[in-house]
Amino acid sequence: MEERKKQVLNAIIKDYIANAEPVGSRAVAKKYGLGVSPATIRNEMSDLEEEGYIEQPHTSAGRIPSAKGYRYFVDHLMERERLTSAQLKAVRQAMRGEVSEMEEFMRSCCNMISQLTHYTALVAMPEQGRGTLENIQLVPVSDHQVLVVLLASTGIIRHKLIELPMEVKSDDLAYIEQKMRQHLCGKEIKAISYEMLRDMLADYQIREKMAEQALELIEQTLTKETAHKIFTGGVMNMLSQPEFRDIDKLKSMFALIEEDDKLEKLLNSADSDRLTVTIGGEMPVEGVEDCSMVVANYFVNGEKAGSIGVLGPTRLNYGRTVSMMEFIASELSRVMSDKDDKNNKNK
Amino acid sequence: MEERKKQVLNAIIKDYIANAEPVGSRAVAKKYGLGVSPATIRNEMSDLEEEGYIEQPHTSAGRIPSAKGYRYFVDHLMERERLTSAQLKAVRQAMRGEVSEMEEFMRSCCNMISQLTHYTALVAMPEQGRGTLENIQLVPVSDHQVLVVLLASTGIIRHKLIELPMEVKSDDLAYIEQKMRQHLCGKEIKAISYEMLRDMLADYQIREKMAEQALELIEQTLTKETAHKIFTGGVMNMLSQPEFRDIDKLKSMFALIEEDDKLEKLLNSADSDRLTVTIGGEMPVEGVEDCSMVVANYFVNGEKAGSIGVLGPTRLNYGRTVSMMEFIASELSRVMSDKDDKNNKNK
DNA sequence: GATAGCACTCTCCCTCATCGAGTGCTAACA
DNA sequence: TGTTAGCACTCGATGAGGGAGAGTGCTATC
Repeated sequence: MEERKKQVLNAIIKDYIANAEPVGSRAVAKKYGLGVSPATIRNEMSDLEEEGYIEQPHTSAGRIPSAKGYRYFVDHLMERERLTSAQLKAVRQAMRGEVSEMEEFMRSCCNMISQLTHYTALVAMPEQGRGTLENIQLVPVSDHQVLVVLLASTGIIRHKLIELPMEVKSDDLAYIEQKMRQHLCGKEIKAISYEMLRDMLADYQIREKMAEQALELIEQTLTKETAHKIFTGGVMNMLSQPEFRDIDKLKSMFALIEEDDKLEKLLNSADSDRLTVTIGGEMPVEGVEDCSMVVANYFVNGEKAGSIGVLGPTRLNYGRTVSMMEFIASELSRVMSDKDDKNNKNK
Repeated sequence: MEERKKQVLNAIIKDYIANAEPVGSRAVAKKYGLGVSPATIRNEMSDLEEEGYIEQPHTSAGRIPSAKGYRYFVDHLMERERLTSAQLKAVRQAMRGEVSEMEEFMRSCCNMISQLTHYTALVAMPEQGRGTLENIQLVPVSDHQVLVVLLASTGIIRHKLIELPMEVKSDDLAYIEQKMRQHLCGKEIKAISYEMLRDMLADYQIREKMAEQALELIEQTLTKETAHKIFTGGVMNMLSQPEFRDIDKLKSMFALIEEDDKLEKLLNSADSDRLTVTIGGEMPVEGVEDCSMVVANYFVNGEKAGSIGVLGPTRLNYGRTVSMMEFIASELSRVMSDKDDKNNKNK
């Protein structure tokens, strides 16, 4: 694409992102010193429209970027925005939280992201398959109830009260606990299988039923339930976006955000290692055609651990948001890797 | 108030609740067979307006109920609506959940309420001061970290990872755990004080610092943090209410719902033992003048344990909502009292 | 190739007239 | 005295008409 056309496209997109209103040739010529007259800009714009980068809401309005236009912008024109010291500080502040309480930590990250970006934040917990089972604790609650507490090396802590079909004496419980620890602690979580636990307990001939339930819990809580847990924050930020002044649009978008599996699909659609920008129709689920998404992954000791993302209108401030997400993801990776190292050293 | 005037007021309110549009004299005369002409109704309406029960948005519109009108309606005219068998079933279904996992249970109640009423549900966890500390467990995580797990007789389970300022050997930990159990289990939670724990540990001369942190945790998690935890559900239901078609109204209302302390104030404003209906301006916080609230308390063995409520527009379907909330609260009381009994028997 | 000029298009906004729902008042009626 | 029919009146909603203004596309000119 010729240099001037790029500049015109750049100007249109920047202006539209800032003001949410169609941009005319005059405005481009005036505000973004290209040194040519509006008429010249008009010719360029006409070309850009023909090529599908911009469109006209109606004949006598200015132009707005199309999805293709945003895509070109993100790929070729966009400049990262330097974060202000206040923003850097806010990120680092949120990272100071206790990483060991993973859920709490993720929640606060989520809030920080939404406050910083003014969009809706999506944060996926670190993948649970990763890491090892650190500790397992069985706490007697009553004759028929046992509280199972699980600790994973990733910092996830889970508890669940399980009802037992028979009475279990606390001596037995201690024995089972010990056996479970011997066999399971230090194992990769994804390697722990139903069969494995059953076999182990078959050897010892104790309390098969309970073992089954306990294992079910391990699988459920450490893999299924929480593996896919996605925190959302700043959903209400959407209310301030002019593109969502329409209640029906809001409704369909909020409905989507409440569906965990769709959110997951959204976040996981960006599974490349690098930061990913998804624009409008590129989204893998229905109902967010007016939205764009920026997703960054975070890594623990070089291995992908999870994703963070923001969802906003296609008129997203890509430059700013991309910078922020990159920085946040790198900080997150750093903090969580530190934590991981410390964990490994402690053992 | 004369009988016919009551009937007119009743008709106006019922109609407005159903259709969200000003009600004219003709509509009242026609749909609600009072056997008199619109002109007669007009006279009654004129009186009702003078007395402040209804108002006119503008001269040539019908009448809408005022807050005073709703109040009279709720106090004198409203008929409870019988729940359908499907509704009864839905409530009982939600109650079948595992009560022992209190938070999960409350969350599901919250969802059930919002789905059933189509309004926003507010559910306050059982008060934490109530009940006793059942068990306390210290799980070593690393040299400097201990996971403290607390069980309360009310079914609340809490865990928290605490960082220790010094290394603690697992033998020491076991000892501390034992001492804590001896001294704290079975005690009323609200009776456990900072001083109490400190004194106890001063006797044994061990690990004061850790004790302090542990106690802080007990206080924090069992009283402060969760005592005031309020679940919300169905916030998005508000989007379907015509009175919230205005984005700004939505914004201010959502902002309020995100403030936990204001929510608490709302729920607690109805501290009488009976079910309470709060209408518009009667609300104890700013920004919900267009809303009404129905709050019911639930009881465990005769003692008030917590509250459930719904928040909707003043044009709330009071008859239906009141019936529902009464039924749900009574079921909740029953289920939780059962659980309590079972707990006490197990010991 | 760039630009100035100009006719053209379309939205936005204002005004005006009409329509209809609903009222309040008055006079008549039971 | 309470009820009703009739009627004039009010006021919002709706839609047509008419600038004003923004922005375009086209053409002729530099």
